[in-house]
Amino acid sequence: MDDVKGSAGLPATVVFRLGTLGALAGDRFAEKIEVYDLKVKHVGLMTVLSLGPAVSQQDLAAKMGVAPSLVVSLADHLETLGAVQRVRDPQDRRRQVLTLTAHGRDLLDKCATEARALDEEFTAALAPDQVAALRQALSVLSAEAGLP
Amino acid sequence: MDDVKGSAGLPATVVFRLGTLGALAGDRFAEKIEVYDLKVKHVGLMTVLSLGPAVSQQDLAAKMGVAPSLVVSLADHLETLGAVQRVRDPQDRRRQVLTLTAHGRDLLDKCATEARALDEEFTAALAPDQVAALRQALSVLSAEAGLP
DNA sequence: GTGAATCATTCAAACTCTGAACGATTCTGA
DNA sequence: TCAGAATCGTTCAGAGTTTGAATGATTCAC
Repeated sequence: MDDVKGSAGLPATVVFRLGTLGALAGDRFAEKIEVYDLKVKHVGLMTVLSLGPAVSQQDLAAKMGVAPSLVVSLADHLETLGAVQRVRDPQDRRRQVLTLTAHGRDLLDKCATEARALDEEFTAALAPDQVAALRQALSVLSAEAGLP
Repeated sequence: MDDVKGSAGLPATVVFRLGTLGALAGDRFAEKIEVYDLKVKHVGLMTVLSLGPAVSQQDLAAKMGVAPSLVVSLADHLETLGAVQRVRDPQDRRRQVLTLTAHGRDLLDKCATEARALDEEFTAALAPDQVAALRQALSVLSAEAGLP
């Protein structure tokens, strides 16, 4: 005779769990990449770049769901790290075309390695088939939401 | 002959997916509860309160993983909304004991309803057994992390 | 060619959150 | 009993992040 009002409580919802676990995962990942002088959004930018060329910084901002002015400062920092290269588009000289450098790809690889290590810790309490099911479900949700 | 470097890329990790989907879920939920003049953290505080009495605001802060000074302002706002009641603990008059009012419980219920509606949208692309598997996996992860 | 539109950039400002005060209260041990 | 240490809530200044409105440069449309 529990949950008198409609069904289960807030903590049982997927949305709540994604929010809280996502925040936790983000914080932990942030700690890991601190060594490389990177924040989560820097990795986000590099990830988008690694998935395909961005026409412009505005394009990048749209793909990241963030203001163009933020892309500027993120790219500034990545450029000083040598992870990214800014090249004026000869076809349209208003545009700055960002490309990952070899060092940028290397950095991104290191981040991916950190993430996989975190995955191990995070999913340690799950059975292998549970992990597979989780990956599959998250993959579908990401695709559905237009996320990388 | 893909992924030359170690295994899959960053976007395929559980940590990355939890981070991005969690941010998206949080944003969408924030929009939904804007009507009630609530932010995500307000709901977080009320959720913790609904799960069991908090000895003090510091206890609450610890459970939320947040600075005690933030609990003050969150509680201030919830108090003006009439969602929460501050009562000095007679046993230890330094402590403010926060309790959910009837209106607070009602508000929390409304938030849960919004979350369940979002769940529907979010998981619409998943088969029923996939949703069940996702819920189960997230539930284990939350428990493991000591989250509500 | 001229005006409108688009791009990157800068900058001030909004927002969230923290950490260091501070006063009030309780605890500790001599 | 009582003085000093510890704990609680609160305030406040400030750090960190992100946005939106300028601005200047370039391109587009007609």
